[in-house]
Amino acid sequence: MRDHAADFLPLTHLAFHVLLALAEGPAHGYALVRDVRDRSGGAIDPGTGSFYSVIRGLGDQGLLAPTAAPDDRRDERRRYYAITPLGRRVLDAETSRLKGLIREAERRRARQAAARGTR
Amino acid sequence: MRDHAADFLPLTHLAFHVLLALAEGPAHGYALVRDVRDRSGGAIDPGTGSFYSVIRGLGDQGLLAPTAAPDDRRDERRRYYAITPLGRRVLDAETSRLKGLIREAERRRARQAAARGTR
DNA sequence: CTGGATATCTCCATAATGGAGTGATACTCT
DNA sequence: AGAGTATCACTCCATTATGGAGATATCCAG
Repeated sequence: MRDHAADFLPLTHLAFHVLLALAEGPAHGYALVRDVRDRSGGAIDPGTGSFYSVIRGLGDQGLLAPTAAPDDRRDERRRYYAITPLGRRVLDAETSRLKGLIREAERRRARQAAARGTR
Repeated sequence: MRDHAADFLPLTHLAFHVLLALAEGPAHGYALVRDVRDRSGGAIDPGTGSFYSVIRGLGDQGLLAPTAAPDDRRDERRRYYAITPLGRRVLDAETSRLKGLIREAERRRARQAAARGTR
């Protein structure tokens, strides 16, 4: 069985945002949706359909797992999720993939600016 | 008609890679596929189906446009594409969105490390 | 001139996304 | 207590994105 982080890449936008939200600590579904929407400035605004499908997928892959409610406020409706160690490794791997992408984008941008200068 | 770069975000992985490849200069389809595959280290390996669908979409949105072959090697099969000024703005916008995402990911990672330290 | 690499493109199956809709529990106000 | 609103989870379905198998056609090396 493979569990190298690279095998899970690239994450979809939504999967990345969900893992990123869970990196702060366990949360329940509704809170995750809000976190993703708010912190992305609205760029990612998951429909419930995509959201629960992603939750199921990440759970099946072992990147997140159900967990007990962390606080004393009991609310029977809520289902809490936590990121797993594997999930953390995958999140890190995706982050560094994106970093490489940005380096490349800025390199090409700089080259473009230089070309304009010598024209 | 809206042409604010933010309206096009987030780009799909493939659309981002295609625009990034075109930021270097005009290229034809097959070369773009190779560029995307090679520079992503194989993480993005577009099937021809998705690729041409993305090319059509980006063209319809005015982010890229057909252009003449830039070199003297004539090859009737090739269709060249160039990124448009709007395409460049969208690419820049997506790049800075990703930068914000990375900042956030590293912030959360640092916080996690700090929490481990005080435990 | 023949075979293999290059090149574009369509078609279809699968995966990801968005949004409407269902139903249920918790909270707030009177 | 009761009514109304917000919170919460989840399913179903339509749309979009992706992957991959062909179908052609041109270029190039031997």
